[in-house]
Amino acid sequence: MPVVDELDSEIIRLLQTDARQSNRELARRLGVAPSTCLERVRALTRRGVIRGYHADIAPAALNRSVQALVSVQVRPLSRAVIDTFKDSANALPEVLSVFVLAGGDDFLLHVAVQDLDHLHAFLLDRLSKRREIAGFRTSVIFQQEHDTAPSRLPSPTSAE
Amino acid sequence: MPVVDELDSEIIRLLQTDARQSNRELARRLGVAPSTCLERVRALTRRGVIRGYHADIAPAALNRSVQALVSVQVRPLSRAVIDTFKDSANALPEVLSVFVLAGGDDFLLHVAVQDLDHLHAFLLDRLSKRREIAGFRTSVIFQQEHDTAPSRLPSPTSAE
DNA sequence: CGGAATGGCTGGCAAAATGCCGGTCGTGGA
DNA sequence: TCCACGACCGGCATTTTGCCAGCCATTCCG
Repeated sequence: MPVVDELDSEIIRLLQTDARQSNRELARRLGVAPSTCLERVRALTRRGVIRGYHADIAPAALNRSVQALVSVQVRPLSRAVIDTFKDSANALPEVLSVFVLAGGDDFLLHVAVQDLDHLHAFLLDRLSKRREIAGFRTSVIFQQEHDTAPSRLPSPTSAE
Repeated sequence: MPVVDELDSEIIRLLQTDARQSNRELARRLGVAPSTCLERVRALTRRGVIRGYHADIAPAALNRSVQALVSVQVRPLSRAVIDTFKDSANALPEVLSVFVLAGGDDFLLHVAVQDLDHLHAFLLDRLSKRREIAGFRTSVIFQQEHDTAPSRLPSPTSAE
């Protein structure tokens, strides 16, 4: 399953950078025929290496300018409690992602909301009311940087 | 810039779910003409709402089966130290993303490595050697779930 | 050692999608 | 009322996709 050769790695790298480039462009950059490239991509998808393609959206445009990380401790530490909390947290619209952790905290929630008032409301209305939560700690995010850098922006007059 | 109407929101939602679907498919689901949909997507890109498209890759296929969150405290808390650490952390291949935080911790690093030995090596070789680091705490990630479906946050500009 | 089977790559072709352009409709202002 | 303006639509040339048969290197096996 995790058999990924050099060509596969290059395909993955290019698709991580820009998932919307055409198969022809992909093949051109890799120096292989488009049909070869297409079959490689399909094989990677079939094997579960490529799990999907997602657009990267500016949070501000969606009224989610304030982001925070919330460390959560739950009790008791049973599978039922953990699974239930994980699913319900994931279902909240403010929650971008849920981490289940080993160590001092049991969960880390990455949340995005409109402003600080909404963050406060989220903590009080969504978290404090849950009985299984033994405690939580919130850190507002000043900046966030991904290593998968924003790709080339498709420009209508782009020359190459 | 954050002028996003109902149609734009639907486009964003669909592209977050699957960024590789064709413009025709997108238009069909929205009930508009393909040319209309294409112009909308380009306008969203031009305005910076859509920042890019990225493939979602299974970490196991890239020898990144072990992921962890590392809380870091640096001293002194100056802009120079923070910016330097942020940039250098982001340049490390093991680091997926860097959060600059308000609160008890100054940074949170999301790292992905091959196994626990490599995690240990990362902590010792990359972090412990840095003088500005006052302390750090590592939490191994058992599970992570992303939110790729949601997005109707209660917002004052959403007219419905 | 030789022959055949296997897997991957290539090029080309029909079908589909993209990108562009002019036309149409509905709205708001003078 | 009339006009300007923006958004949407439909169609057409060009590009891209998806598929297929053939080629070549490697490997397996007699």
